[in-house]
Amino acid sequence: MNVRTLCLSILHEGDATGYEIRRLCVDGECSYFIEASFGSIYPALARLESEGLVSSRTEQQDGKPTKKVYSITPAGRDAFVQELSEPLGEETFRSPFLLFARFAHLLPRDLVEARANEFLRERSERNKIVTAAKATSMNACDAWVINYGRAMMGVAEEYLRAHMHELIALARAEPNKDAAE
Amino acid sequence: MNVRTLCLSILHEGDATGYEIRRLCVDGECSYFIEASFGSIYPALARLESEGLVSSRTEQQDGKPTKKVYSITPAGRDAFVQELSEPLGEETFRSPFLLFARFAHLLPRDLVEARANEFLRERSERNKIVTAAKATSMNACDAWVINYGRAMMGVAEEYLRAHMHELIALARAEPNKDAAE
DNA sequence: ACTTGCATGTAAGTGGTTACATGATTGG
DNA sequence: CCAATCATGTAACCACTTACATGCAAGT
Repeated sequence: MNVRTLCLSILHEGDATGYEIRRLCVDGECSYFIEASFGSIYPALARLESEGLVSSRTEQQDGKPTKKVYSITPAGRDAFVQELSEPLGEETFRSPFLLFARFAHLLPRDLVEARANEFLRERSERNKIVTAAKATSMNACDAWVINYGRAMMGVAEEYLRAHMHELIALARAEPNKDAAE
Repeated sequence: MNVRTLCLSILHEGDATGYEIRRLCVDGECSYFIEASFGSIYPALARLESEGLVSSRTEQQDGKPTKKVYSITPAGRDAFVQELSEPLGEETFRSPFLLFARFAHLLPRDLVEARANEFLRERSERNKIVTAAKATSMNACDAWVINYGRAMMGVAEEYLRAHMHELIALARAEPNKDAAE
């Protein structure tokens, strides 16, 4: 599941610019399971256009740079459905935080606490995005996916809030804490 | 959080061969949030050895190929703790299945059903691994991470079992189903 | 004055995957 | 007899990231 297919999926739901596609990947309701940067989106869009799967028009705006709005073509829709029919790529979940957490006992408490708080903040932000998504202006499939996200993000935040202090307690006590006393 | 650090983390817990490291990434308790293939593990190990962060010895076995067992060095332990102290990389979660699910309404019911079952099977397999992990021979930090995994894998499987039929129902009915009747 | 948001794009670099090469043993 | 498991490694390839290049407007 590459950036190319990702772009097609977003354009299938409606017209967008490269910039907007990227924003959806960062702030959108589905941002918890998709990812793409400018450096991959723009070339993907250009390639898609050269293949006739999307078309573009430039739109002037006052006070803002000219933008290039992409639309999916009928051929693009076909290609997208075709792509979805092929074997799915593997689910990818990589967590630097969990790897870090496994070795909390080696690390200073301050650091573990900072990282745990950081992680909680990120998780609850994602949770907020997915929880805030309203059922209006959303088809049933999207709602299904959002609800899956809500369930997952929900327990993640819950588990963290309930148990992060345990992890912090397992970290190494600062050596010069009582020395200062 | 690259393969290099991953190898260091595994060797920190005990000696291992490249082959064993890969098995841990596929079947281990932490396989749900780490990933690495042979093509990245072997070069990483070689580089680590050239840097003096790990050492190796070859061990003959009868009926099996000779293996190369790696051990972490004191310098390796230091480097690992150092690495963990630096800013963590981003959490990565990419789900081809969820992208697929968003467009279930475009796809034939058979396909959606097959993919959903496949996904459930994979999820419950991962769930089994993390649930089966016993608290004995595990430090408290590892247990914390495993419990996080249990919570997450648990709801994933639960949600799927409870709601996958809804997703399947949203898929397109086969065109020649009643035609055959 | 500086940063942020809007907006598009390229080029270099990298961190990985996939496929290949090799080979013995065990189990179905 | 074929597939899988054990075991190590290389080489080609690729998708994506990061940094760069550009520039205007609005807010702090």
